[in-house]
Amino acid sequence: MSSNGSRRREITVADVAKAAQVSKAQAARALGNYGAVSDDVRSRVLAAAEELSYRPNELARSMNTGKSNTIGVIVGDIENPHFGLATRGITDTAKKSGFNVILINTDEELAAEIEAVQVLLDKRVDGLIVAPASSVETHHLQRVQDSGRPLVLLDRHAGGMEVETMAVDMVDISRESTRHLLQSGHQRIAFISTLKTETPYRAGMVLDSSQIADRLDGMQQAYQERELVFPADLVRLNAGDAESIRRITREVLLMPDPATAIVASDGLIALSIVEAIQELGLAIPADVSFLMYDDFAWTRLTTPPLTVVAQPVYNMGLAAAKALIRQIDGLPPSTPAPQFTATLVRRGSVGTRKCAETPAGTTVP
Amino acid sequence: MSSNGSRRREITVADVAKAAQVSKAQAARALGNYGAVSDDVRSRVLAAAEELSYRPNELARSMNTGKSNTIGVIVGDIENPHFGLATRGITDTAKKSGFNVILINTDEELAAEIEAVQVLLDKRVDGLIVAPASSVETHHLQRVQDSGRPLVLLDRHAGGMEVETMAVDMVDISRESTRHLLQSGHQRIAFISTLKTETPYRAGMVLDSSQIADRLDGMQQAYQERELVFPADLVRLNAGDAESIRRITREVLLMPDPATAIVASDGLIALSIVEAIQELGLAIPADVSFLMYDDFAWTRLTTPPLTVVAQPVYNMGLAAAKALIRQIDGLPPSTPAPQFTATLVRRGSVGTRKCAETPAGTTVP
DNA sequence: TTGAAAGCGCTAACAG
DNA sequence: CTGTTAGCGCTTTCAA
Repeated sequence: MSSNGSRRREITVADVAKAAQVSKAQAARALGNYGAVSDDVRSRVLAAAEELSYRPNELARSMNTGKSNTIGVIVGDIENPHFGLATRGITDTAKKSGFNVILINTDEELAAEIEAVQVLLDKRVDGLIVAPASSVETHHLQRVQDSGRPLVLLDRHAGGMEVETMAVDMVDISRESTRHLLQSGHQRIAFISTLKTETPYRAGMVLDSSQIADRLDGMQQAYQERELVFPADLVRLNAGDAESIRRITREVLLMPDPATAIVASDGLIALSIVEAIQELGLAIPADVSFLMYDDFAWTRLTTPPLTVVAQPVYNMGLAAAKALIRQIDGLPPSTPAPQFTATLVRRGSVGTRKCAETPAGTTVP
Repeated sequence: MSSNGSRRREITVADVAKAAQVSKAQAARALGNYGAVSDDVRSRVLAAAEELSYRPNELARSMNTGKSNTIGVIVGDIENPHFGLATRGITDTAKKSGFNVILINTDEELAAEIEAVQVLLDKRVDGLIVAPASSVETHHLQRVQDSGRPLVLLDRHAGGMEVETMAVDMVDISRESTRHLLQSGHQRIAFISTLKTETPYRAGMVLDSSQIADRLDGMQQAYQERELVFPADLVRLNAGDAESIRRITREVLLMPDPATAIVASDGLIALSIVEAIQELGLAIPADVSFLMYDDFAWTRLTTPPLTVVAQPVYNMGLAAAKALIRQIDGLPPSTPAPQFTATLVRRGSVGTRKCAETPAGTTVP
C-alpha cells in the first residue's frame, strides 16, 4: 500500500530517525523503549516506524546488550514423546518470559552434544538446558559453567558437577517397581534399554547414563532385600533399532531360563518389545509380565493396559526453564529445590507368577 | 590450565591478532576462513586462537554477512508426535547443511503464529518453515514473502499463496477411506477434530484449515458417488481437551441415530475417543468402527489394531527443509515438486455393518 | 598477501 | 530530555 517501492535494504533506526526528524539516538530510545523520550518525539518516531514498517534487527540489539533472549535446548531425541513433552514445558515457560528456544537433537551421540553446546555458545544463547547423553563425559558441560553461561540439566545427572538438575530419583522408583515384580513372583526380570555401551552389560560396570545406572541400582537393591541374586544376564543394553529390540526380546524370552517379566527403558522401545511378545504368540500378562517407563496415553488403550512408571516430564521441562531463567536474571536457585517423583501406575500388564521358586530350566507355558 | 586467570571479557579476534602478531583483518580472515592468508599467518593465528580458546561470536558474524545459519520452524504443537516427527525430519536435514533450528509452538493460535513469524524475522533467520494454523488468514505469511525471506509451508496449504508446500492430498485419501467405510456398510460416519471455529459445523462452511476442509470434501465426494446424503450433523469440530473429546464421542454414539463409525482427525484426539468408546462399554469394531489419521506405532498394539491413514510426516519435514535450503542458496525449486501421498492402512478397527440400510432411529446393540 | 579503516544496526556514555 | 560520539566483534572495502 505505501509508496515505498524500493527493494533490498532493510529499514534501520537511521531511516526512522530521519523520517521523524530526530536524532538516531532518540529514535532508538523510542523504538527500544529505554532512556528518556518526550511524548512528542516518541509518537513521531513510532508513527514514522509504522509508516516505514520498521522492524528492529534483533541481532544488532543482542550484540550490544549481550542478551539474545534465546535459550538453547539439547535433547537426545525429539521424536520421543518423553522429550516432546519436556520440550513443550520448556517452550511454554520460555515464551511466557519472552525467550525463544533453539533446539538441537543429538541422537544421544556425545560428539553431537559437544558440538551442539559449542554452536549454541557461539550463538550467544542466554542459557542452556541439556539432557546430557553421558553422565560421565562432562567436560563440555563444565566448560559451559566456566564460561559463566547459565546451565540446567534435564532428566539426567552429570557426575560430579554442581549444577541444577531436574530429574526424578530413579533408584527409588526402580526399587519400588522391582519389588512389585518380585512380589508378583517374578525373579527372572529382563531390563532392555537402548543405551549404547562398548561391551555387553556385566555387574558393576560403569554406565554412561545415570538414569540407567540408577535404575539398575534400584533393581539390585530390591533383589538384595529378598536376598536374591540379581540376574545380570537379563540386562540388555544397546537395543538399537526396532529389529534389534525384537531380537533381544525374543532372546530373553526363549532362552533356557527365560525372563518372566520385561522392563522397557522407555516408551519408544516398549513398542517394539510388545510387538515382539505378540509375535511370539505370548500373552501379557499370562505368559510374560511387562512394565515400562513413561506413562504415554496409549498405554491405557492396549489389552491389557500397561503398568508404567509415570514421570512428570512436562513439569520437569517447566521447572528446568524456570530455573534457567532465574539464573539468567541473576537470581539464586529457588528453594527448596523442586523435587520430582515418579510413580508406579499399576494397570494390567504385570501378572502373578504362581510358582515363584521355579527351578531354573523350565520353559514358558 | 592456561595462565589466563582473568574473568569476564570474552576473547575476540583482536586478542588473537595481538597474540599472533598480525593485523586484526588477517586474524579474522584466518579464523573466518575467507580471503587470502599465507600459511605462516594462518598457522600462527590458529595456534594463538587455540591457546586463548577463542570462539567466534556468531552474532557479530551474522550481522555482517546477513546470514544467521538458522531457520525458524513454527508448528502448532510439538507435543503431537505428528509434528515431533516432522521436526525431526527438519532438524536432521538442517544439521546436515549446517543450519540450526529455532522452534516455536503456536498452540494452533493464529495470534501466536503471527507473533512467531515476526520474532523470527526480527532475529534474521535465513528462512521459515511454517505449518500454518490458518489457510485463510495469511497476511503474515505474505509479508514473509514480501520481505524476500525464503518460506516453505508444511502440512497445510495457504489459500492463494504461491509458496512451496509440503503436504499430502487430503481430498484423495479422505475420499478413499470414506469409501472404505461406506463399503463396509457405514453411513453414519462421525468426523471429530480439534479445529477451532466460531460456530458449529454446517455444510458449505468455510474452514480455517485446508486439511480439515479437504478431508470433509473427500468425505462428501465419497457420499455423492453413492448418492447418499453426507451426515453433516456428525461433523464435530472444536473438540478441545480430553474431556470435551469424550463428551463429543458420547454424544455421537448415544444420539437417536448414532454414528456407527468415527474418524479421528489426529493421533492425539484419537486417544480420548478410543477411551470414551471403551468407557461406554462398546467394542471396536463390533459396535463402532474407528479410523484415525496418522500411523503411530502404538496403533498396532491395541486390540484390535487400528485402521489408520499413514502420512509420510518425517519425509515431509525432510523435504520442507531441503526446499527451504535450496531457496536460501538461491536455487530454483527442485523439479518435479515432491509429492506426498497418504495411504490407508487397513487393520482391524473397521468392521462390516450388516444392515447397511438401517432406518433411522435404531440404537446401537 | 597484508593492514588500515570503514562499516553492519544498534545501544551506551557523556555532555549539553 | 536531546544529540553527539563511541563502541559491540566481526567482515569488507581499499590501498599498499
